Amino acid sequence: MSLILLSLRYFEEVARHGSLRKAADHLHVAASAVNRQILKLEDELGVPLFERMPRGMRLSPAGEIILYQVRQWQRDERQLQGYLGDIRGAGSAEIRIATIESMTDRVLPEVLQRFGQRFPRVRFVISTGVTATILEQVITGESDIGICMNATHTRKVRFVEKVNLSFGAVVAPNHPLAQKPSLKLRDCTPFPLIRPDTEMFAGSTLQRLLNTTDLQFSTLAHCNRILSIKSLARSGLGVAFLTRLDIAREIEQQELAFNVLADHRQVKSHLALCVAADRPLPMATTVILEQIRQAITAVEDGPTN
Amino acid sequence: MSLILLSLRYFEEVARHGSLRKAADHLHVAASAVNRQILKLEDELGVPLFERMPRGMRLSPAGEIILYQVRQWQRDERQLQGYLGDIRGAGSAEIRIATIESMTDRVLPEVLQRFGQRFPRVRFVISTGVTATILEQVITGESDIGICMNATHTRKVRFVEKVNLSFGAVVAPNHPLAQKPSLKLRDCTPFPLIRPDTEMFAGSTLQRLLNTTDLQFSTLAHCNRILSIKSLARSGLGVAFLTRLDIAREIEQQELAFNVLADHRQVKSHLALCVAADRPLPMATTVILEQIRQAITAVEDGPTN
DNA sequence: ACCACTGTTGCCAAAAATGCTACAGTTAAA
DNA sequence: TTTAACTGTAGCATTTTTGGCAACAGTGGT
Repeated sequence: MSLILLSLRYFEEVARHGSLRKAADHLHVAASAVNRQILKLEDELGVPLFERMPRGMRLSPAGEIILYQVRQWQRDERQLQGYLGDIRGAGSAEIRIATIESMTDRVLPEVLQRFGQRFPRVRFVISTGVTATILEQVITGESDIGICMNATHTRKVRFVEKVNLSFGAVVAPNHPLAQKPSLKLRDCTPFPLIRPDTEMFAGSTLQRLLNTTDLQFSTLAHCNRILSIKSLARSGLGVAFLTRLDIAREIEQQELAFNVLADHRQVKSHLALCVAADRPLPMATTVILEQIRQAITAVEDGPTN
Repeated sequence: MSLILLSLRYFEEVARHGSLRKAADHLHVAASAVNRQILKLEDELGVPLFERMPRGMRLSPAGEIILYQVRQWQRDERQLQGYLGDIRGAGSAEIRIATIESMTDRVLPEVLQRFGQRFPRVRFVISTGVTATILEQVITGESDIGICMNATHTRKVRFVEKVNLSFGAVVAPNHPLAQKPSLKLRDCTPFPLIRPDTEMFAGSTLQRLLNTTDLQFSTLAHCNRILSIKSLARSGLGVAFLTRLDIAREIEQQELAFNVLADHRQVKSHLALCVAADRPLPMATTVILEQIRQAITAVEDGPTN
């Protein structure tokens, strides 16, 4: 059931895949059917929507404009379905969460599982990305809830909660740094660093600190995935600086040790939970939002044990 | 040709008229066809859209939400068609102008006629109202261009031009006040006043002045239509205070005399030409916008003769 | 030359929308 | 109360639209 014209749905899918046949596969219809809808659309609008390349279809200028509008309409419809879910009391909804990768490892699954038991008719769509894309998705309505690091304030986004996450040294459990009380940054200089990509930690105080400190570190590796960082740390080859959020699961299973940096300059990153500023929220979204809020405020206190 | 689902168009029309048959008449289809689309829509959405009254159909809560969205989609589509008109170079477009009544008498018809000769494929839809509704229509996209009096600044609206219009005494051509040089407000006290409704001149300096002045005026009549004011003034029964815009045609045909108030306190009203702040404008809209801008800046200089 | 890939078109069946007609119910005037 | 004018709804035949299949024409790479 869709409130959007069939030909526009087809059009969106073709634009997405750049190919009639691929679009047809995803739509579970024949390629000729898709083709005819596109041709009819172009005929009725009086404007070519695609340029036919030997390798497929590329959007024309007019196509780009229309695609933008169609995607907006699709988001509108999703939002509308959320309200209707409230009205018919079915408790059914689809909630889209755009989040940083770390949340999907431990915290988010826990929350969603608990929620799913109470409200089984709510579906979730999780997409991961970096802060910039997460905020963009929240603004456009492509996602209902955003969870990101070090977000700069924007008027179009309402920040439900912000929690400061302390950085700590992440090492193998048997590493010399694991048990050291009151660990400071300078204590880590003997060990090679496992550094994240600049994009991942953009805006964090840790990044600024490492860039301005006089301390001399040797670097073992640069990684663009937290998974890689954790693997290297687990091997005992070096020390990484992460937050409790990144390695919640590993702490619990004692695969990795986390030792907060106790430097007088606060070495922190802030995690933000946000939604679109203007739009009112469907009921299911407000509920899950509160659950996530509680979960992320509890992260810094460590696992309950 | 429409980019919006048939059933939604039907739904909008039924909601507008509160009756299946009336909607069907306007849509030029059978009532049963409309009915079935509505029933199917309700079935697929799982929510009743109307309450069936013996006199017709009234919107349900869910229906109101959907109607709001559908109307927004219709506005989106209109805007889209404007862009497409640019792209296909056909010079075809539909431009909606929300304006105060006075503009429709002389100034706007002149501009539109001249424009229509050069670009015959552009259609216009003119709607008149008071400032509040005009601004609302511009914001929602229901109208492309707004022309209103004494608008308060809003972020959602971009004001292309603001011109100050001096108030003057409007009387019959043979009236004693007609030829008096350097007319002041106190000179008018001997004659009964023809006053506009408060709503029409809300925010103007004239309204404030009349409310705070010490001068004693007798009132002949309150009118909610400028047409009535002009008729009374033409009869020579009293004096009205209007701007050149309101009686441009009557001045030219010498049916009424206009004598600017020369009080040291500026007795003025400001006319504003505005468009939605965020949306980019189709080509035809920007062109006609400039034409209107020139026309309204020329109003205060009087007719060209 | 061949293969894999593209978009497009004709033919025919399946599905959807429509017009007409009739029916059941309420309202308002005669 | 009867009558007339409304209202929304359901059945049936017809028209219109859409879909699936297979074939065709064109391009790019091997």
